[in-house]
Amino acid sequence: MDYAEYFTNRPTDEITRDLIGRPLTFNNRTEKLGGYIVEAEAYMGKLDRAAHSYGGRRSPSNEGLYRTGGTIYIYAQRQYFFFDVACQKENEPQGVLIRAIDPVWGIDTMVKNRNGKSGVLLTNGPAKMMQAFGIHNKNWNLHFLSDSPFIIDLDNNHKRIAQEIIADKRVGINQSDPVWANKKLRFYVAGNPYVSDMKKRDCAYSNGWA
DNA sequence: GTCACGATGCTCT
DNA sequence: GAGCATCGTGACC
Repeated sequence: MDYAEYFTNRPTDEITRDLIGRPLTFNNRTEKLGGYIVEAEAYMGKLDRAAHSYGGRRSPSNEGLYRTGGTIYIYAQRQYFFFDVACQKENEPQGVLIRAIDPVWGIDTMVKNRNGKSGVLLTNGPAKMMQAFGIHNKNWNLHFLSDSPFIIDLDNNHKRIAQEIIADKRVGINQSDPVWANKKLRFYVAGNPYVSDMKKRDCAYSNGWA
């Protein structure tokens, strides 16, 4: 299956859930960095109060959401960057925010990129993950996944299976519209320590993998 | 280990 | 000029 097909043929929340456990890597020209996706959020487009494309809002900065499924949408907020992938067909501005990975490849380099922070602090949040990859700009915004150094491995044989995937409300959403703010559009591996805000006491021995 | 708060810059009004 | 799809630090368990 190619990216265009994977990111268009189902509802965005279903795609988001399916991404949990798949490898996400970034090739920095020297080596491969990355790990297994453990947390992601769905943004459901024009109707979603929390989405950047709510009400059809469109500008150069959120253009990526309007592109065809599989296009990278990198968003800057404060000094931090977020990695999203557009979902659905062109002009249907939905997307997935990758929030956290369980690091596997190039850990030493990622620790350096994070100024020596290691352990769960390495990648337990969307901006931390981008720092770990060494990304400090929007260079890859609007590129299609297959024309970028990012790889989301869609081979089912490479997907790690979570014991349990939790659906919960999204993080940091404005509560002015409680209906959308409380929709369960964030998916994560139960008990995995790299999930943002995961409490130590809630971590499972196996990190939540089957 | 958990909580609260202030830093900080890009985007749109 | 306000508002954020956040993070790190420092105070107290």
